[in-house]
Amino acid sequence: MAVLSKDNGVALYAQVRETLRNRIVNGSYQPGERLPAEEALTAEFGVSRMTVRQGISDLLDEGLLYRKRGIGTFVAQRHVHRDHNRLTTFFDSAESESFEARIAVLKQEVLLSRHLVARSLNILEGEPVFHIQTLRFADGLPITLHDEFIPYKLCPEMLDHDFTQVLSWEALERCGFRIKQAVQRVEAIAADGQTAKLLETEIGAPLLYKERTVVAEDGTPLEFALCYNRGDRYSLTTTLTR
Amino acid sequence: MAVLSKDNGVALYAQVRETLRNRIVNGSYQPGERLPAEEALTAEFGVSRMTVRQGISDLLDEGLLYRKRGIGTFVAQRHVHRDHNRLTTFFDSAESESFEARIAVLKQEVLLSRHLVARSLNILEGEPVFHIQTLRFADGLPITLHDEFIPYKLCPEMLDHDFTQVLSWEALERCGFRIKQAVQRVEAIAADGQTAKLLETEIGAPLLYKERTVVAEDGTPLEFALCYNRGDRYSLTTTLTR
DNA sequence: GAGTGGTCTAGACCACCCG
DNA sequence: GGGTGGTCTAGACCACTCG
Repeated sequence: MAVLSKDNGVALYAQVRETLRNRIVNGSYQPGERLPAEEALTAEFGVSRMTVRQGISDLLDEGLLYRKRGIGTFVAQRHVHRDHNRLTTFFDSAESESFEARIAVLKQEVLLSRHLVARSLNILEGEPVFHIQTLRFADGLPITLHDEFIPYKLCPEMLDHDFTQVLSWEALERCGFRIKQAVQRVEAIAADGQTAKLLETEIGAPLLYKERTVVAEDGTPLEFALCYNRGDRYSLTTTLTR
Repeated sequence: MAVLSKDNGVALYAQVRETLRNRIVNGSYQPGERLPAEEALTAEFGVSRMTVRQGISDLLDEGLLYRKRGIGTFVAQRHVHRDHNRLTTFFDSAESESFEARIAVLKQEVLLSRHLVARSLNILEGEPVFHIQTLRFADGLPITLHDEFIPYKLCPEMLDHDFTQVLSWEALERCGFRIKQAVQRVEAIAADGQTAKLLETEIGAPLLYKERTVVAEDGTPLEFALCYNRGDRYSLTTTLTR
């Protein structure tokens, strides 16, 4: 019998969700096993059925559970989920993948936007943008050359910002924007002379090239970035759903 | 005033969702505009609040709407973000991106699994697997060399299958598996001699290399694939969420 | 037929945000 | 203070799947 608290400020459905998650993680519910019916969980937790369903719904989204109509709710086999599609910073990645992160700022300037940059940021050609070019190192080795563009008007105070320690996202959030999602296009290209030199590799070496547009909650483009990643030191994982 | 039908077999919340979606797409609700409060929509549609919320919830997931606590529900700025994290077949892509798809089967055999393949499919080393090697053409040009591995035991009737016309997924679904999601790792590599020849490019040319594991609803690995994509003819788009 | 999840109702109280 | 979404209840009927 589970005990939920009504006074700790945590929503009941969240407590239901976490209780179920614990039972899955610690093996009380085995992979492939059917969960008790919603009716039973309702009785056990002493909450209404909608509340149980809301908790279960989160775990369905995560891929920890799945349902079959008319049969039941089951624990998924392996706990692969969509965490691969999370938007994280370079420092976040460093922490979760245990490498030492360092950022060198090569350029920090205000430019007039053109072509691809203006189009991607949904601003007029000629509108000023910050351009921050950085070289990123993992465990001391260069892995990414990063060209980042941010509309000047969104956050003028970004001028005095130390991009070796703090990412532009923090500045954007201080300016009141909540970063919501990014769309990125990835391809493989050959390194040109300049890029090869910076990344300490050879001309023609394969690079994972990424164009990324970061948007706010309301869909406003906040940042457009070009990333040149050393093919032999960088890979990217995503989850696709049918 | 919207009219919902109770007899057409479409759930009310789905009708609410589609009605709202239409209003967004056709501009009745402009980007940035606040939607009527849930209470108002409840009155307009003649359904309960939970039903309205369920419809809105789907549109939130799609990124077409966003909410601010205590303020309201708003239409997101641009609806370009679509869903880039959908699992689609080569033929699906051909249709949506308007190119002519052709598949040539290079190998179709049963092998004993080893190393990476066995581990990715979560089977024992030595268990038999189908190996299907195909070359994929877009508008007559080779773009992808595809090595696919499927546990033999899952679907023995896959032996007599014409992989030029029908993808292995259909065979898997005929064997009772519902494909749910895939996890793929992407990197940039240089083409080796054999691959370069098949893809009609040069040795050392940049390739977008993908390792993909496809899993069923319950998490069972169904397929493991290695994809060598020509860097100059293939790109991949994903959406990341904070 | 019995059990399951899918949908739906008509209320309610709350925390949050604004002017 | 008045409006918004966030949470929650205690019921209900349905479609689906199985034996």
